[in-house]
Amino acid sequence: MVTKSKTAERRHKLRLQLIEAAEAAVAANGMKSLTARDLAKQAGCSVGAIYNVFEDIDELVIAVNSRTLARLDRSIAAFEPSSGMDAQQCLVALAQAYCRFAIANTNLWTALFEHGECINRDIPDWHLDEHVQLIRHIVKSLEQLYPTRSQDEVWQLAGLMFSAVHGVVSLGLQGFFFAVPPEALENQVALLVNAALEGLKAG
Amino acid sequence: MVTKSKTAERRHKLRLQLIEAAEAAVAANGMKSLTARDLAKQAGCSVGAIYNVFEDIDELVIAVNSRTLARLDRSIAAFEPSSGMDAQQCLVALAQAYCRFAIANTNLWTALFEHGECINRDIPDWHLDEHVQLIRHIVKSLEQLYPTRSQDEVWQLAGLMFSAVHGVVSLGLQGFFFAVPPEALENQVALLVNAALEGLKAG
DNA sequence: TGTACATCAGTGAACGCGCGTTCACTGATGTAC
DNA sequence: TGTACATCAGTGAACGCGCGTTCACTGATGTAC
Repeated sequence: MVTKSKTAERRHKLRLQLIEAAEAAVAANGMKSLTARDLAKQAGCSVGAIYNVFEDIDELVIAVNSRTLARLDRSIAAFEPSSGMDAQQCLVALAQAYCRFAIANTNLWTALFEHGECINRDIPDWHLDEHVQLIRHIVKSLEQLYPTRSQDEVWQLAGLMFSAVHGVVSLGLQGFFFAVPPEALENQVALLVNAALEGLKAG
Repeated sequence: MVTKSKTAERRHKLRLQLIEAAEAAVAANGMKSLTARDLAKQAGCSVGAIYNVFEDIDELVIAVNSRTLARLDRSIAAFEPSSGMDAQQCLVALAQAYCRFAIANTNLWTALFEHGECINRDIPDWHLDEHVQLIRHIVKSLEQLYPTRSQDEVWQLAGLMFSAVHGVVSLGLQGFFFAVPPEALENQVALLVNAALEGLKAG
């Protein structure tokens, strides 16, 4: 085991280099610009070497998305009721943090939702679960807000709020109806989340 | 002019056949399945003929999207304040109609928002405008609801609501967090729209 | 109306490109004695 | 420890495929006289 370390170490290092090269490429030009040849050049290995370390290019893409999700999760994790904010403030802060992340990492963030178009293999369950786990932060605040609702209801509501905010950020960044300046986007999602929560209180 | 009719007529007919073939292909298997060769086969012409009648495959795709937008617009147009419903009911009905359209035309509807990934040429302004026009139905109801707000504010709010609903439908149909049965989706968007409007009233 | 010519719709094989992946080969690393 | 062998990481040219688009050619349609 220790004796195997020299090659195993190299394998591991190459994996990392490839993931980082892929991440940089996606960040710079989006998923469509990711090619095996460019990747090899950037990572300083041959095309063939990629397939020693990854099954597929798809597997590599999933690795990149997994990393992005982890970063996104980290940049969102702080906003929970225990931090002194009330639950509604937390939910607004979560939406705004999501917004900021999307703005600062547009291409990587976009890639997270291009499964259908860019990946041929089935997405492994562990990675799908990473997506689902994103909304557990929303769930935490919603549980505070609605202590009597069932787990199911709360998670469903969390999915609804995430999706709504995601839609605003997504179409906003694509400039669909009119070019929205970044900070305006933060205000928009705050408006949306506040309104929805007030409305749910009333209803 | 009348003398040219024989060829002009044929050109026009071929255009239509190609658009219809393309529409059918996208509806069946999504944008990625659209190829010049298949198209020619389905429309009963040769590959080269396509380029007599369209500049590009991209131009054809835009023609298909334009058609879809027109259909979507029609299936939404009925829900306006003049129809006897109050403004809030209209907005809920609009969201639900949008939802139903997306469910019934998933692939064509998805194609509407894949500009960035699937089309290389610049989208012509007239087509971008067709997208923007979609939300004028929302604007009509919002104007009723907030007669004192400026045009700008109302259109911005309409964009916000459209985007939020779109997000819910989009991630819902992709089954991102959990598979949502179609009618549940309608309930979700209704819940969202109602809550947001109540919240805006209160705020 | 009839004829000779020009135009242009229509053809489909071929071009050119980009891409993921493979494979015969090499050389470094690890193993067995 | 030293040597002979086996393993497997690493190489990059080549394969195979799919695609949008072109182009030399043909034949039908429209025009001019």
